[in-house]
Formats: sequence, C-alpha cells, structure tokens
Amino acid sequence: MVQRGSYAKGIAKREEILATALEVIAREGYRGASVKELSDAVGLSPAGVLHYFDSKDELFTEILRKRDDLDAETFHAESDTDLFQLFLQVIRHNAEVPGLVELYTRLNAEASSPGHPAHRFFAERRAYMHTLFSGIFEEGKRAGRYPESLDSYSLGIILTALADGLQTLWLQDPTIDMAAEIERLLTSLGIFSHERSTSA
Amino acid sequence: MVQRGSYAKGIAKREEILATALEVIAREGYRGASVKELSDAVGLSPAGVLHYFDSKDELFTEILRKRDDLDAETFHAESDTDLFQLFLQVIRHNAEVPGLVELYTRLNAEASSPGHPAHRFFAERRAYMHTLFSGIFEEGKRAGRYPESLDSYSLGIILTALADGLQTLWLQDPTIDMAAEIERLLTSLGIFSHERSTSA
DNA sequence: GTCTATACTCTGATAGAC
DNA sequence: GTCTATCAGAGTATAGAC
Repeated sequence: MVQRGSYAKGIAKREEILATALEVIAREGYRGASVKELSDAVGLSPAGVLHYFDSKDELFTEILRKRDDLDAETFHAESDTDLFQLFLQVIRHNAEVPGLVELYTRLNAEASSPGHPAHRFFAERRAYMHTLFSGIFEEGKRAGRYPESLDSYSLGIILTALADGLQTLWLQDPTIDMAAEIERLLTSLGIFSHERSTSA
Repeated sequence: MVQRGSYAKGIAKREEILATALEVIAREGYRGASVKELSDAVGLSPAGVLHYFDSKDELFTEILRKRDDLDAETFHAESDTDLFQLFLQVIRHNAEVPGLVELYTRLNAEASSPGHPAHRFFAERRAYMHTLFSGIFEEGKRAGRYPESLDSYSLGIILTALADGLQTLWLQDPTIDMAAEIERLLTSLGIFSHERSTSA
C-alpha cells in the first residue's frame, strides 16, 4: 500500500468503502463482521479493501471515525443549544444502531495497547469529551447554575466512563434506557433541573 | 466432551486448568491469550484442555467466575463492614491485575448475544451487583443516612456501568484512579461523607 | 495506482487413535 | 483422559495483471 489515497479515484473509493461498511454494520448489526463480508458488500476482494487500509482494525477504526463525523453533522450545536441535551440526543440515537454500538464497544475493549490502531482514536475521543464536559461544567459553575460539589475533571471522566459502560450493559440488556440513566444522574447532581430535562 | 468433571480426577484437573490459566493471565497480562498458550502452561495440548470446556469462550468465562469466587473470599463482609468500602477495595485490587481486567472487559464487550457462553455470567453478575447496591442504598435511605435524590434502581445500573466503563478507560490510560473517581461521585451524591471515605 | 489471485500462518475446533 | 491429525476460517503478505 503505497501512496494511499493520493489520487482522486482512490480517495473516492476509500470513502465509498467506509460509507458502505458503516451502512452494512448499522443495518445488519455487527455479527462478527469480517473483512470478507465488508469487501463483498463493496464488490472488492479482501485484499482490494486492504489496499486502502493497513489492517482490519484500522478499517474498523476509520468506520468509527466516520460515524463520529456524521453524528457531528447531524447533531450540531446551535447558539442556544444545551450541550448536555445534545450529548443525550447522540446517546438516544445510539439505541437505533446496535451494530455500531457493538463495534465501538468491542474496539474500545481491544485498544488498550498503545500499538493498537484504535488506541489513538480513543485517546483523542477521550480528550475531546473531557474538554467538552469540563467546559460546560466550568461555565455553568461560574454562572451559578451548577453546584460546586464535583470538580470538572472528575465529571468528565465519570460521564465518559458511564457512557461507555452503559453501552456495554445495554448491548446485553436492551431494556436499559441509556439516556434516561444519564439524565437521572445529572439531575441528582443538580446539573439538570426538572424543567430543563426532557425525557425521550 | 462427555461426562465432564464426573470423576474426581477430572474435577481436580479442571480446577487445575482454571487456577493455572487465572494465574498466568494475572501475572503475564492478557496479550491475546490463546488456548495454546494456556494449555502449554498446564502441560496439555489444546485439545486436552478443550476436553474440559466446550470452547475457548467458555474457558475464559469460567476463569472470570473463579476470579469472582476468589475475590469474594478475600474481600468478605464482616458484620460492621461498609459494603461500598468493600466494593472500592475490589476496584483498587483490580488495578493490580490488568490482565484480568482486560479479560473481563473484552468478554463483556463480546457477550451481548444471548448465545454467547459468557452471556449468562454477565447477566447474573449484573443482577447480583444490582441487588447489592439497591439493598445498601435502600437501607441507608431508611436509616436517614442517604439522600432521597436518586432511586435505588438507577443507582445500581449507574454504579455497575461506571465500574465497567472505568475499567475500559483505565486500560487505555492507567493514570486514571478508578476507585477515587467512584468515591468522588458517591461523595457528590451525598452517599459518602468526608469522614467515612478513606482515600487509597 | 488499483486490484485479483494465491498462498501462508494462526486460530479454535473436531474425529478418532491410544 | 489425552493425544495426534486434520479441518475450516480468519487476517494478511506477496506477485503480478491491468
């Protein structure tokens, strides 16, 4: 794989592979998705697909990256958007695409080694979520809307961990309402008032 | 695999396999542990080991079950033990055995299908944790020690999900202090007072 | 550069000999 | 109860066609 994606056609093909793979997993579920299955869906041989990606794990990582990009377009912040509500919207949307949730959860569990293709992705995602939550929380504290009981750093870690853990639980027991649980915790912490919170 | 474990020797051998496998993963880490590697450690062929277990996933599930049994022996409740503190002790102990944490986290992510050998294990574990937390919390509420702000059902789900999610995060970033984060949340919720909480 | 065909390696798993 | 032999399937590396 030399000069991957240097040509217009190559770039387009790479995007097409990602879009197709994302769509297949979102529609059909994860079910041990293999390179073979995904390459069939695009009309290429497995090696043909791996011409654009270093490995299966890198392909899967890029699928998740694309998912995040699409979500960011769909759920973008307006000037008056409550960012916690936006976060809850994404969580609610997740319940519609169990295949992607499983892909995310599995890769998350496998990416602990720094050498894993998804390690950087999850590190960046963690940093982003952390900055986001800390920012919202610090601002709310300054405005006197949020309580001083919890520091922003911990809140960032806790919400990130909770979101990940709820997805693992929900995959095993879909009766769990991920967004509602997060909402209840935020309410208990005094971050949501009952008026501002809207149930799904 | 007929009549697995019906004979005394068979039962002993099965236990020996589990004990050795547990010890190897605890000491060496997970590193993509294979049946081959574990069977070598016991001095058997892969097929020899799979005589005692239906599959690799069943073997791994039983390793986790044995881990829980050993933990229950080590961290057992005395009459005056704070069960939340006991929970935190187990979490702190987890940080000493990353290999087992990774085995747990990976299997947890793979066990979503009801047909998976670990599905029942995690369902039972979830139910146990849930009953435990709800019980502690209800009791504390009745005694007036805990606030009414959060219902027991949600607290059970949230703490279980948080524990799982923190392990995933910690595997990727070991600077995270899992027990301390849970402690901070419990403190913010008014469940821990500062006097009763003891930092690790 | 793009892609197929082929082959290699490693896995977990199974059948049957001992 | 445990082995050897074997299998099916995975991911991946290479050679070379176009």
